[in-house]
Amino acid sequence: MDTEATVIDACDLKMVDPDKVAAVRLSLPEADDVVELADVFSLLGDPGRLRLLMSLLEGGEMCVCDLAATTAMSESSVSHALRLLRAHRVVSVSRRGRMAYYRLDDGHVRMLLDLGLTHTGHTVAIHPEVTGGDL
Amino acid sequence: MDTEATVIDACDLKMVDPDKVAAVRLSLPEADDVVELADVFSLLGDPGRLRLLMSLLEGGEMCVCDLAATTAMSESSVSHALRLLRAHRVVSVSRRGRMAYYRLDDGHVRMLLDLGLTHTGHTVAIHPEVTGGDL
DNA sequence: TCCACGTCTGATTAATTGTTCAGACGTACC
DNA sequence: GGTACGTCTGAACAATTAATCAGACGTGGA
Repeated sequence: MDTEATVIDACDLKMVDPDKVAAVRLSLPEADDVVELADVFSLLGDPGRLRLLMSLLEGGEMCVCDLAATTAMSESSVSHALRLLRAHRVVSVSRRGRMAYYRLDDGHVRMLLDLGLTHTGHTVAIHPEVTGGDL
Repeated sequence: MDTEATVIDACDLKMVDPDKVAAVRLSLPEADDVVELADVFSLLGDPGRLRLLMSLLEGGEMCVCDLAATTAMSESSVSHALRLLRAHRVVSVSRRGRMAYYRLDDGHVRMLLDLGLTHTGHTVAIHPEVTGGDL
């Protein structure tokens, strides 16, 4: 194997299989896209936010105080978490009076949650794929 | 160590819709399961690990140095990341000689990655379930 | 045997992150 | 108007975390 046939990047390290490295590297998404995707996963990587999102997945539309009661978090924490989620368009708000009602607003995240629940062996009941959420 | 069975809310906050709160709360997985799931998502929440896993998704089976070259990470970082992934059974190793070949070892994570890729708009090809990796 | 190589590891450092506290904002009701 | 309420916010703190460095380990070849 020629180890210096293709100089792809600034710092090319020693490789065992340069062809595969080149091929795989080309198949990877842009750096920005990877970071963005990691960001989404990271959003789901916190137990508090995960409980929040699963609550919304089940409850459909809930206000901050109910979310706090459901997830056993402080209302401040919930608000902070919700703001983050909102910034990433994962949830959306409808304000009525002084209440703020949140709901899941991302189909992909919904599927990610669903798949994740399956991963843990916790079989989720049925949940409408659309933005229903009546219970 | 907590012996609470029914009295979950030590501090029951104000709620708007106690019925829904109770119902949704009952539908949530156990705390441990949520943490475990968040752990998995968290694993995918780092750009470096994500590149690593996407490389394995595409490349099938790769050694540490090729992984480092592909993801533009230091071999030490790769090794650290791989150890974490290994500890969570996300990847597995086969050692041949002084080389260590890693591969994806979790179907759910594979689906999560696939779904995530779709989320970013980057459509992946098909992924070989086992030992494939040539493209 | 010795040396080169690929990989792994522990410790340190730096950065990021979640939580809490205290208070601000806007709305509803008196 | 004033007050109570639900929500939001910024700052400070604590905890977690990833990157780096230096070196160890085991393997293979001379």
